[in-house]
Amino acid sequence: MENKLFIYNTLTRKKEEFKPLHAPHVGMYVCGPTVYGDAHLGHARPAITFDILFRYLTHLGYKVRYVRNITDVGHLEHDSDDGEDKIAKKARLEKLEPMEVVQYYTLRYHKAMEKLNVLPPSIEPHASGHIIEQIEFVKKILDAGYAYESEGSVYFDVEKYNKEYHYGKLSGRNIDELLETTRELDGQTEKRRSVDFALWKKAAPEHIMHWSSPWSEGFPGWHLECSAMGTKYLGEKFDIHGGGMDLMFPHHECEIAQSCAALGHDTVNYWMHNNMVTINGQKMGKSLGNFITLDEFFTGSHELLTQSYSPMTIRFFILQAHYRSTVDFSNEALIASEKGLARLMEAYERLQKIQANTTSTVEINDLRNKCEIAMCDDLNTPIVISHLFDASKAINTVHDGKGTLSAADLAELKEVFRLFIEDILGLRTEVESTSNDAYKKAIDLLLNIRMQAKQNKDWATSDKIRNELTALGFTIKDTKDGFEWSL
RNA sequence: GGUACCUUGGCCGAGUGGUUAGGCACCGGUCUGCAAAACCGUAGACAGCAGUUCGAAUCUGCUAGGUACCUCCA
Repeated sequence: MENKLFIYNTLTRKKEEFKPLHAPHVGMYVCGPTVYGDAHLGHARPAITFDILFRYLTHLGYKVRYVRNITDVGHLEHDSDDGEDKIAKKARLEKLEPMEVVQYYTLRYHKAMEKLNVLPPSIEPHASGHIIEQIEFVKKILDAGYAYESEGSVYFDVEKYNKEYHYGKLSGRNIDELLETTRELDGQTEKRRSVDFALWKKAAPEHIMHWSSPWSEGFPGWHLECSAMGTKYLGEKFDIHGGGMDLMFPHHECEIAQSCAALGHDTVNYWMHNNMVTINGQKMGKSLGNFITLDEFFTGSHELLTQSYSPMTIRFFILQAHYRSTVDFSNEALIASEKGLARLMEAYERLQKIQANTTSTVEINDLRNKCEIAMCDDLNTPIVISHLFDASKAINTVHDGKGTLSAADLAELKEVFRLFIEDILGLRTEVESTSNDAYKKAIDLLLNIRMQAKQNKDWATSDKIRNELTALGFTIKDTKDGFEWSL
């Protein structure tokens, strides 16, 4: 592995060579979902992006501890005054325990991720299971003097923090402007400044999720769980923190401030952010009501969808764009991805059947290196895919009998395809597991009868078999000495 | 209003100071009983204007359009 991995660091806005703090160990934290609703395409993006990073780092030989949290304490809805968070609200509306809501959507999230072939993280901590750690974290910040208590709640003192450190260094925000523009609006609330954010919030009477703390019966602030759990499992300094771009401010900015205030130093070396999924050029999001859940994609049950799309099509669609670009949803684009993926996977299948020759007429030597170079350039999966398509062309040429592959080249090609398609890109053939041998043999039998009919030039019979199978959803392809079929 | 970013051929989507990205669609051809698939080939692009340069889609400036964040959000 001579190629060095470069990743784009939001902190410096540059691609930087990745150097782990404690090689071969790598610590990586990614903001996970808030489990109060079904996962949509937007959730698939970071999950897949960082799944790729997780897989690639592992491939490079690192031992990765990947932490992705489940936010189950919820965040406040709109006004902080009503003291109700998303999960609590959902629970109240559905007359459930909050933890029933959490359990239900966590399981559904896991199922969706599994379908997308997203590997489970090494640790998946729940915010609700780390209340003690969060309280301890608040204490540290209070002890350091960067927070103040007010009517049972604890707030982070952004203005004071900014005198010692730099609040806004991740998002490029100017704290002075924030202070200027918000000063008048403030005054009557518990906070000294509107830019201050809650570390601990006293629960209003109707708030059904609350825990005891030295300050009040309440719940932890919105940004605290990641600071607390990240440092708990990855240490006071770790390598990578990822998440969606929309989390850059205020969430990640606040995380930096909290951790820095509590520990006196930065915790994260590389900040990585995936871009958004858009629909008609506009961000897809829960609050905008224009989102399509992953299950709706899988079943095609959404008015905007002209058909269903398999999990691998969704994965491939996302991987065909670089993670830092927006990716715009459309049926046309998804259908193109579906077809492209089928072509790639078909070439991969054909590769398994190719017989080695004494020499090669197609060039495949660079493939592995080209793919590695693309991955090392900030995980450029679209380029990796384009190289795989180039190689597919060569495979098809050989499959058509218009070229040959030597045993060594064939072995190398098989290995590189397996490595990149399966291990790194995480694509898998979507086999209907319902199929059994008897059924397969029945289809083969029908097609063998058709072969006989063809040899007898009985086109009526051969076409009837093909047409009726096609009508049932089968794809029949004639080859030189037989046939191929798929459902 | 502040901050950041984007604008590539019919669609999606890489890339970068000088050479074909790739996929889907289209067109022509090969193959086929026909088809499908596959292969070969053609065509088509860098929002606009000005500047830097031997040379810019790539750098700079301006203009137009768009998006995100500034409230929870992947």
